[in-house]
Amino acid sequence: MEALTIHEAAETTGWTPRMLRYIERIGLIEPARTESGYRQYGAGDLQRLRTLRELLAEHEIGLGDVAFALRLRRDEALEGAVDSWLEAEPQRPEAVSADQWLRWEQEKHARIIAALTTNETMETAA
Amino acid sequence: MEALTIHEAAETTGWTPRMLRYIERIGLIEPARTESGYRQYGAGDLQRLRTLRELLAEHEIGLGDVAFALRLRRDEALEGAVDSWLEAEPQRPEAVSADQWLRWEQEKHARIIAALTTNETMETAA
DNA sequence: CCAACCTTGACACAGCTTTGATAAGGTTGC
DNA sequence: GCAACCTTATCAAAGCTGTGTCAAGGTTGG
Repeated sequence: MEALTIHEAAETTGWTPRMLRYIERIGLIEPARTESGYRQYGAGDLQRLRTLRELLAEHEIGLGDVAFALRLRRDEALEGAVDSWLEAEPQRPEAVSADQWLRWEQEKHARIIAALTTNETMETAA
Repeated sequence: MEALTIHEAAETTGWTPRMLRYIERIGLIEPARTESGYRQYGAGDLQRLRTLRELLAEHEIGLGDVAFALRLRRDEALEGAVDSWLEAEPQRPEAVSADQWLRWEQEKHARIIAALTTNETMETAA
């Protein structure tokens, strides 16, 4: 049905075909394939490609950064290790209790949910 | 009292003085300074420098990656934006409800707490 | 059956990151 | 007061990232 080829997807998202392959190689967007191996970009892929562009532009980050965030999310051991290293920051004088920290994290969730719903609104509008 | 100069800190942590300045510039470890501007590495700094080495070695990541994780933690708008982009992954067919997602995140916390306490044990032992 | 797509792989180049070396000058302890 | 540190700044080289282009070959639709 409505799945675009790599050139068509490039056209409508503002990336080049070359970059779509690169974005796939670093694991950010992996489109479906036809029997013979052609990439097929669905509506969701296209939307994510567009918001990816915005994400990079608005926050001055690179594809590698997003790829690392993805890796953090997929490799729990890594995420735990990085988080606990960062957690031991000097600003908080004595080590936080797990309790305190959980509360802090939950507040963070509220903030992210806010961002999430804002984003959903944007996407519905787009 | 017991605060090391940059060369001493380099000796005991395995970094070079050059790298300690670099690590400082990217915001990972910012030692105190004397009146005249000399860096003073305290026990906590040294411990963090050592665990930073392990973190990089064990997970095949770079200083830039840790710096990005720190940036994520400090810039909530960025964290929310990246998280919500990643959240919209194709594996979960329909968009998750905020509810579902919160539960998932809380499970993740349990995992991180586990990692944290493991780490604390290590540090106490060391 | 052929034009116009698609695939992977390779070479290439600009720019950024990581790291070292070196210079010019301030601080400190004996 | 001088040797041995420290500071910042700069030049430099090696390596990685992001991106283009091209080649050799498979797929597809009229």
